[in-house]
Amino acid sequence: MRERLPAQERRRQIVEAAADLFARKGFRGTTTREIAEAVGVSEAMIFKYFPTKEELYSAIIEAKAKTEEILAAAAVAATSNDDAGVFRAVGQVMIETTEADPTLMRLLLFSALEGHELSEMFFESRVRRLHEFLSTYIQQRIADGHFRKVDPLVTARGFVGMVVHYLLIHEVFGVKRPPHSSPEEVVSTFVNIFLEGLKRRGR
Amino acid sequence: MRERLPAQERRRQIVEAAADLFARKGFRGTTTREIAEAVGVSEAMIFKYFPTKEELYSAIIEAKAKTEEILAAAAVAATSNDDAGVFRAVGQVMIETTEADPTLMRLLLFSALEGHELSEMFFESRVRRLHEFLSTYIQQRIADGHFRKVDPLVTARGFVGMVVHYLLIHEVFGVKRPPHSSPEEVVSTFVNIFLEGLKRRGR
DNA sequence: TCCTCCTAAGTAAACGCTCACTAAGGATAT
DNA sequence: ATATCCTTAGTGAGCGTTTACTTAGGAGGA
Repeated sequence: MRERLPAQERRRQIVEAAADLFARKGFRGTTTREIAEAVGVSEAMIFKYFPTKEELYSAIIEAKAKTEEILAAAAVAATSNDDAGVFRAVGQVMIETTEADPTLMRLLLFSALEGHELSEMFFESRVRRLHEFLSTYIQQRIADGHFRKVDPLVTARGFVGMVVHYLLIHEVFGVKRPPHSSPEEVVSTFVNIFLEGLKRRGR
Repeated sequence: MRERLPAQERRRQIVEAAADLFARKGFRGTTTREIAEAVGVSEAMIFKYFPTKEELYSAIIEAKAKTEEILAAAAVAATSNDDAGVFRAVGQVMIETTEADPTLMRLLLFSALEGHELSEMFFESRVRRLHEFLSTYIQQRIADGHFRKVDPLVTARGFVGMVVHYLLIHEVFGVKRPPHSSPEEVVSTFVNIFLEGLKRRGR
């Protein structure tokens, strides 16, 4: 017998190892044997804590869907109508958290592509919130007269799209970052284009 | 015996059915039995035409990577420096082809996530070309003095990102289109923001 | 006749999941 | 103190099924 751990701790280990594997290889691409090996216990332990592989996956998605508040900095900038601050904060935090741990993004994509039942809830809690936050802000700035009249939701999604695509090609498609372009500069480029493009011109 | 077909035709059927299944459920999520059933032949037929499931997958990716020229309209607009025409054509054709058949997009994502060996080549031939086409155009328009100085590649990817994200949330995450917003309007919104954001302002 | 296209009936390995069992440790009774 | 008992965390062997892939041979048209 290797090592006896309290149930809660062992359960946590299983979730952690499984999340990593599911994110890298998908639900169908990951075997319960692999997960057990990664944790360093027998396969039977997996099924002691989770009745099925499917329920282990669901537990992981539910955990990852719990949205630790990512929009704090952006919300602060929003209260003072600091346009650049809002968009920069959103872009920056998306890139920072995803580059620090691509697990979330890959799980999100895998769960949608593989058609997992919780994928919609996952999307709602991680992406829709972003869309709606920016959409609301844009709508308000249009009302203020600082932005041109545009569809706020489509526009918000456009900005998120620029950042997501940047992450997608680097984290999923393996495109190498050129050494001279930092994430900060990239976000700056996006924000500048975006705000210039939204500004209401004199009339 | 159901139906005897010439080898070439049967092979084509297999590729077609398999492409559809692989796009919907991924490589690991699709069984050779399913493919055979979809075609209406026995499983052994799959292995008559393709030595392994893996090689069938590769054949599909190679076929889908053959880039039937998608940039024709945009290239025409580019010769007359019709900025809106170029970006609108690119956005429009991306949305039209993907909505008509989401197979390509899903295969592209699945192959990258599942780590297929041809995924990089697939990405090069389908996405990188787009990035480079727009990047070159932007660079040229900066040289002309019509666009501000920006990183052309980052900027090109930003535009592609807006469109890709639109497709991603609708085709992969199943977000419903609101009835009043057509793809044309969405592309217009993106193009307008983008070109306004890139325009060199008076000095 | 003799290719060509096809199927039925396999195979071994891998899969999710179960079962019978054990070692370790703490509480209690003597 | 120590024997007894129970709970908890664990294992190893293997169940039935599904998987990718194979083999032997049959039917139909030139």
